[in-house]
Amino acid sequence: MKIRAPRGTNDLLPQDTAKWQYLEDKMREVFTCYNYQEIRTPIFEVTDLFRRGIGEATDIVEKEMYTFSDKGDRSITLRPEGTASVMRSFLENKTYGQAQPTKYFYAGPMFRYERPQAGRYRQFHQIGVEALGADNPAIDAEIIALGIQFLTELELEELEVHLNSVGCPECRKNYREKLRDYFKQYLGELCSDCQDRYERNPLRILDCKADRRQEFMEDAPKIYEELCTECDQHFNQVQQYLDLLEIDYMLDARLVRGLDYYTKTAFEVIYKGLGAQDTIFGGGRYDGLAQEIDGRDIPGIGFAMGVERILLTLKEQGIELPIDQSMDLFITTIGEEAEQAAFKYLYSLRQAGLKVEMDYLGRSVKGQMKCADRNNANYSIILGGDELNKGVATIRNMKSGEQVEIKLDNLVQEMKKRIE
RNA sequence: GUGGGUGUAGCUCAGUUGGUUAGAGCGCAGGAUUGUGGCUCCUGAGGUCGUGGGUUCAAAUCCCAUCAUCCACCCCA
Repeated sequence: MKIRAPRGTNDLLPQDTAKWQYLEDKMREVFTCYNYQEIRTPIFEVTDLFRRGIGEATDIVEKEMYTFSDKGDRSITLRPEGTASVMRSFLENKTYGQAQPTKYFYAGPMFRYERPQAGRYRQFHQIGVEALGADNPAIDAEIIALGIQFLTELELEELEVHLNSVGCPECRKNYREKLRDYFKQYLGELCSDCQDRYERNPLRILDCKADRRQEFMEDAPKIYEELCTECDQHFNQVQQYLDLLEIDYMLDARLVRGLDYYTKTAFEVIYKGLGAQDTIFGGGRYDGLAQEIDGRDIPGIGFAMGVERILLTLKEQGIELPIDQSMDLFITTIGEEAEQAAFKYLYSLRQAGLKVEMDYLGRSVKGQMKCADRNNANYSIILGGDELNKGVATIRNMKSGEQVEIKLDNLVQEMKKRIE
């Protein structure tokens, strides 16, 4: 087999898709309660959207985008995340003209050119929500609550909510200076990456894994202690709302979001058992994004959740999703005449809404019964010459082993009665 | 992009200091039971040993390259 799925991509086979469908059903159920509605945006966009929205200097834009020219010589990029597209759609469709806020959710594939690793793929899937047009801190808390409720309904445990505020461009500028002042004296002790970061983006020094253990990290100025009055107030109110909902969280001054558009609230929900990539969902407020795209001043907040990471966490915690893979009925036949008759009943039963299967490989009766068992059939029908002559079918309850004959004329009705 | 581990049957893995027809368990197919699944027993099918090159009388085994995969860094979902 020479042709394989491209690196970092995965086939989802039926045993997987059943789980994915369960997650998506649960997503719709929970998010709808919070009055979020589904939006579907294109999987590719004009490259400029991401350059401007996510930020020219970010890793995503610098080295992780799947970008190509289409036949019309337009630069196109497979979306590396969902927020920029949702904001683009919001602006393009002038949705701000409707009653606000606008609350959306979405689910779908994202693409980033990275080396695959546990919990990281080149095509991965996110479930995301975005609330646009409201800067009320209650929305920030609502978004976190929604994510936590979703994961809790999947029975996930030991989730940590990390909370920070990255302030507005004003407080960030001041803070950046404070950080530089602080790290100046330790510059020689920082790793080489961080020496670069010192100039380019000192905030990133805070979550460097190499330098994490250094003692002076403890005493580095915390951004949430350096916020301007407005940002500080917002941050406090988010916490109050979370307290009100009794959602546990920990302040984490090291939580720095990589994308340019983030302002104020930043959060991450992590599960420590996942390995290096332990964030299940992360997000925050992006009051500056709309301006980057369209010059309009529209606040927004959202998060993105990694579907593969949810699945990993479920596996790690030994949680089996309640998925029913059984089928109602398996038809076993003996002889060609019976096979033809069965094919017709198969159709009728399926039209009646039953999940029914028969053998197509000419297996022995024993083989067919085995097949019925493998398919988790609740009942099997045995249809042979004897039955056809008498105008009946033998119905076997696969759990109890009990068998009865019923008239073929009543087959569909009788089966429906049993299945209900 | 950088570093390390691993590639043998559909799956999980054995395979001695290089030595002749490459094994096991599970799964799959058939039979024991002339028309009845799960348990048991028997039988069978299935492998260019990731790929290419090299060393050697001889390579799954040693060397080189390459690809894939896993893990970690960077960064993020």
